[in-house]
Amino acid sequence: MNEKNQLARPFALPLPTIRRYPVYLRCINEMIAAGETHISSAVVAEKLGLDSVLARKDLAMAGVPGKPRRGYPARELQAAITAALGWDNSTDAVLVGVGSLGNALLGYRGFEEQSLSIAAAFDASPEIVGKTIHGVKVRPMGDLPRLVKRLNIRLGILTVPNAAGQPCADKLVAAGIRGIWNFTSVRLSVPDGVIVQNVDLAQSLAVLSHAISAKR
Amino acid sequence: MNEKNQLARPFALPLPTIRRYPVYLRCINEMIAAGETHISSAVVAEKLGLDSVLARKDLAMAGVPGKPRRGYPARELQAAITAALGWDNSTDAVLVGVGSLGNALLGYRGFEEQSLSIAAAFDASPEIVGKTIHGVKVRPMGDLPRLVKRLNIRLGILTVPNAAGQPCADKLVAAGIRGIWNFTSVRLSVPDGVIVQNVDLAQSLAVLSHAISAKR
DNA sequence: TTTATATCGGTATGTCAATAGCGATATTTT
DNA sequence: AAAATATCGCTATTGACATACCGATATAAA
Repeated sequence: MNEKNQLARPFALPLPTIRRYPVYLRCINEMIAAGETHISSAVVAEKLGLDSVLARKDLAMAGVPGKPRRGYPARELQAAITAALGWDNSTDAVLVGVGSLGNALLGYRGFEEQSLSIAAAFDASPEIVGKTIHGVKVRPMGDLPRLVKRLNIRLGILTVPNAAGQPCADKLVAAGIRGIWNFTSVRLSVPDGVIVQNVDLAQSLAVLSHAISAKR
Repeated sequence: MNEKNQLARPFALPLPTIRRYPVYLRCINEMIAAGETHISSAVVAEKLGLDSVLARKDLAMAGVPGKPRRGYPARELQAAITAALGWDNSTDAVLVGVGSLGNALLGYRGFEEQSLSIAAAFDASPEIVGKTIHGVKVRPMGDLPRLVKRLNIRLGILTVPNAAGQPCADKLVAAGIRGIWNFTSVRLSVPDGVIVQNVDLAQSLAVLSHAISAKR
């Protein structure tokens, strides 16, 4: 049931490492902007408040050889991590469900950093279809299969109400989507080969509210 | 560096279990609504697509004794998990940063399920202060300390731009907040006893885009 | 030129959670 | 009343990741 690397890849990166890469990347970008030519794992760990050994191992997994007493070559490390994340090439995505959350994501500027651009948005409600939100025109659900195929889009962002979660996921899969960024609370069932990444706010909140309430 | 249970509690629940509890809870609620009086771990596992042993262990940790061949008493199990999550009592929170994301969270209905209500919202921009969004009036940052103390609020939701992340977190901590739900990309540094839960979209997206791009 | 030191790179250990296996027990069926 | 069965609850085993340790090496200082 867990997310596994479906294919055994030559250099399988640990999942936690991948999750930390965006954090490192921001730090590295800042250091490059500050004029650094070499990145020391110790400095990165210090800046990010991480264990120094952990940072060293993570950076080492990028595959760029570092030099003792200097660190890793900044540009090469930056490029390697960016490539590992698949952020070196622009990725197009479609967004399904233009409610308040979908609206917010359409307006979110930060995705440029990750080379993600939302190419199209879809909604079932006739009241919303046809409107242009943050520069993206909202289309009817019926247009989804054709458009996904024509633009060869591999990533779907799912921001529909829970009840519509699974049906919409099925439509995305049928259209040829390879990965779903799932903002609903539903555990999606998808065929092998399609990757689902859940962003369940309730799960995140659970940890907080448990800890706070348990405190006394 | 990892989130540890600060105090050794009598029954320390594993963090992954806590994260799964909201998922179980929704499932249990549905089954109760469907008229079930007993909850079998096998059925829950089947419905959620989880391993049956995992579900059994998670449900067992709630502390409610189950009966062979029947399962766990539905109502009691529901109550126990709700209590473990701290969702049995209403929790008030303040939201800092009414941008597009803050806006979306203010309008999100799902929080009622988790007994979370956003009691107040704050923003630094004079253009937004004074407006009422989704029924919540936006106040100036200066009002934060007084209001948090007066309402005895323990949870803060941080939806400001990255640059303002740490300063605003400091203000929340100074006002007496116990937990921060952090939607910025900044690793917050907070004193011991304050819990931070990060919701970094970039980290979540990293797993997806890595997997998709690695596929070929 | 020699010595000191910071940093990398690999190996070993520990910890936590997921999985597997097995016995105990209440309900149902015969 | 006896047998069959589903489910709980406990105890290993496994595996993945974080942590700790130690040697190698290039730079800097003496």
